[in-house]
Amino acid sequence: MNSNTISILIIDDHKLLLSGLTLLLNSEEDFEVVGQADNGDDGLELATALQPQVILLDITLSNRSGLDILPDLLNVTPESRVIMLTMHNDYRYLEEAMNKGAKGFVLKKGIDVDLIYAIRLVMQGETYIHSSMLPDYVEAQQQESEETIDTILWQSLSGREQEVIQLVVKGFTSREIAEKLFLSEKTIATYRSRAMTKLGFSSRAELVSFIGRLTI
Amino acid sequence: MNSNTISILIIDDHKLLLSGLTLLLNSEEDFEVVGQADNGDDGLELATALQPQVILLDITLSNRSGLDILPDLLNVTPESRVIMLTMHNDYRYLEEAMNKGAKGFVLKKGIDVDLIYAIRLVMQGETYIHSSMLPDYVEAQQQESEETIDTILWQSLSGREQEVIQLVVKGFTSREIAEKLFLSEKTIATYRSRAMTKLGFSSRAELVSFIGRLTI
DNA sequence: AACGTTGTAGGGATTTCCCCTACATAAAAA
DNA sequence: TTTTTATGTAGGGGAAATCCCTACAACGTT
Repeated sequence: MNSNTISILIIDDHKLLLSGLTLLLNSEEDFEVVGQADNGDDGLELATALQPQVILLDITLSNRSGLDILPDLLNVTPESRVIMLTMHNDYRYLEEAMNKGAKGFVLKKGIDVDLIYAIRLVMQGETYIHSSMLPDYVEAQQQESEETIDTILWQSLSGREQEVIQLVVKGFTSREIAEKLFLSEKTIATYRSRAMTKLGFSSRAELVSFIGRLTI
Repeated sequence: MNSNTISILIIDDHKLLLSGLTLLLNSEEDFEVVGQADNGDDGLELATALQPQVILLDITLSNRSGLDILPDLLNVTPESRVIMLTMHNDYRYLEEAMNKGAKGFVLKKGIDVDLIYAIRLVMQGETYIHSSMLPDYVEAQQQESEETIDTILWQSLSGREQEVIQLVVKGFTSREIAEKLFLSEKTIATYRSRAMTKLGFSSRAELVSFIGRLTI
């Protein structure tokens, strides 16, 4: 990583978010996700070791909340800019987070452009707050920005990959899918494998639950 | 099969119905499903060969409709009592079917007791018409009789079998399920296998689609 | 020109599944 | 009451499906 690269640590107990965000951010030329943690303790350790320029911190970690570890985090890596990630647009914690030293606040919905923008902004020393976080903005935009991390992940798959994964989830074997699509079993295996890697899954069960969430 | 056994042929292009009905009917002491056909042509052949006492005939066969083959059927097996099976309670075809020689009319919904009753009735030389088929009865009982053939099939599984199948459909391997339930992989394999046999499936895809229908 | 992504496919090791068998217990039928 | 059937449990061994790695051509982007 050259000197212009922005190093990023992600702390989130949602595995999907970890792999999805990594994928998303690494696709930016000058971003590099240097670490991932799915709990606060690992997050602190990694932060200490890596001294990342940016930390993405989920507000709703399982054991200790993101708000809880935020001070500790800034204690071990005072130079890091911390951007809070939140699932719902509850701006209740906004003030607390900002008081504790967070530099950004991003909704998990509509996370793609916003987040990238937020990272660049905080790297310039500014503060980013997702617009829906600001009071008097909470209503009337519930419908837009349906882009959850899941759909981003899903859209990172190629057409063939999506096609195959849908059939895999429906319980078809590679052979059956190959017959349907007039391809070799081996080709199907490749799509499946690439898709699994992209999605960061290692078992069919994860895939099934992912697709379940996706198509609800 | 002794002389008191009622021999039954089922003609239906819905594979589930074939296996499900067979299971259901064979559980009656004096019933025996002697043949199954998933299309009209096979149905005619089997009817000719088996001369069953009762024929269950789906009204909506794929190629030729049930109503279409009904005359041919009675031509090759004049002694058979034909009971029409229909998915919806459209009584439009009722008259036509009766004119062509059907002895019964049963809805696929609420098929369990009705059908058994209908078979016994037509064997006594009478005619059975599902009550919802009779005009002035069409409204107001859409909610009741949720027992589709699928739920009958499902309920034919033992507790463990259902448990395992649900996990199988969610994409878990036998090993994973074994860990969850603190059982041997082999035990899981047995449940899976027994369930598949009971349901009449041979691929996971059939199972997935079945469960999908079931829990809608 | 070099790199990343996608569509395609094979070899070989590993994992999972499938079929058959076995047995104990509880329930149901004869 | 003896016998059968259903259910919970599990193993052995062969077949099938999956996984990991490799390969390559076409296309688009840097």
